[in-house]
Amino acid sequence: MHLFWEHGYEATSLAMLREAMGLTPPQIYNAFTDKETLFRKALERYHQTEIGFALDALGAPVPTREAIRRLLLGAAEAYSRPGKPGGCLFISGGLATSPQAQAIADELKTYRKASEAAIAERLAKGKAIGDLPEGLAVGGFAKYLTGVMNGMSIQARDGASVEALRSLAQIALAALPVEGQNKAPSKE
Amino acid sequence: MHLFWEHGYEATSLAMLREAMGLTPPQIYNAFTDKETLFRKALERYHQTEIGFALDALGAPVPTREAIRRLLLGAAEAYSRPGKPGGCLFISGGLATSPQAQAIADELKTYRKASEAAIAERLAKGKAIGDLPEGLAVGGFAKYLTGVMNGMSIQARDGASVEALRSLAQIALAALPVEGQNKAPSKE
DNA sequence: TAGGTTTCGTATCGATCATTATGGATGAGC
DNA sequence: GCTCATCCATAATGATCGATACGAAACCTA
Repeated sequence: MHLFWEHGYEATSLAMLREAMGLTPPQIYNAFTDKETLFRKALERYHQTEIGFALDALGAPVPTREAIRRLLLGAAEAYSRPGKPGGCLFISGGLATSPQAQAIADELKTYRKASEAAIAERLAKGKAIGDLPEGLAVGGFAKYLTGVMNGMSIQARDGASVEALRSLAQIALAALPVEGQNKAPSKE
Repeated sequence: MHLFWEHGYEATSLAMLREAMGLTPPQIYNAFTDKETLFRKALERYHQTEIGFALDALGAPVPTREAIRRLLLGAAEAYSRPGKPGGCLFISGGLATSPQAQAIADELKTYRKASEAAIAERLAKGKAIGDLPEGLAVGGFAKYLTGVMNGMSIQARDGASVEALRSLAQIALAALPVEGQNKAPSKE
């Protein structure tokens, strides 16, 4: 998982995987069928072990703004963990691929779209509760927040510290509607 | 350039380049020395032909906030041009590479860092002019804006329309200090 | 027009890719 | 203790990578 995270799907050779796992090629193929299946397993593992912060943040019983704050600050921490590759596997894994690996690129895109959808869902819930203005464009803000997190992933890969990422997250939060304007607009 | 933009440095094979350029391998090597030099030429060309909006925006004789607005909206347009690969070559070109292509990854990182530095310079100028609050953290905001643009690049690659990117840019602008708080703080 | 040179496309190079066939070692059965 | 079957690491496979050596065609000179 770390190798795919660091080098992406295509640039990670079986020789690297073999050395890292201490397995022979037949052992790898017996256990994981082929490289693509192994990568998908790594994606699942990453989803379960490395980005629990996202589900925790979006599912926490807190106001929407606080949930988003936890989401972005969690990303700042998760994208810059010591001893781990910087950024997010769902982006580093394969943003630009060869035509042969199109299926992998699509899979990663699906994960990214799922993140955006989860954020949109939380925002919609916030609007329903009265946490957010009724006029708020849920889809647009979900794209903004996803974009910010994606950008943090690249900044992390470029060596940004956890403090720098936290600072970025704090600034990004300022784009959200302020508390005073929430709780249902004044009309009617 | 379009091939590198679409598939990244490593995933773009010489066979693809050969077919796209209509040249034989020796012609390519006579003209460009090797694949790495060809890629660097493509980077230069991209810098000159595709992202003039950034220099225009940062260099325009307008208030800082307007300059940043033009920068982000220009990115929205540049990252979703019809007939061009989505996103920014400086990101798509190679975010996660094999160890052999580390030099390419570093080169791309240098370009990205230069963008961040250019934004930081413009923000510092804005602060000096009085466009921005004296207490504003230039480096932090530069990282934020760079991150937003990087995120837009990924959103574009995932199929975001120019309208969606413009909307994202508009939301991101809300994180900047509002006009009323500028022109030197009230103390003293 | 004949000769010599230069140019240029084809075919091939070694290296590496993901994947699998094969032979030797190991352990069970009698 | 000997035979046989099973397992597994080494070695090889076809494909493709970036890069180049060779042969043919073309052109300029005499």
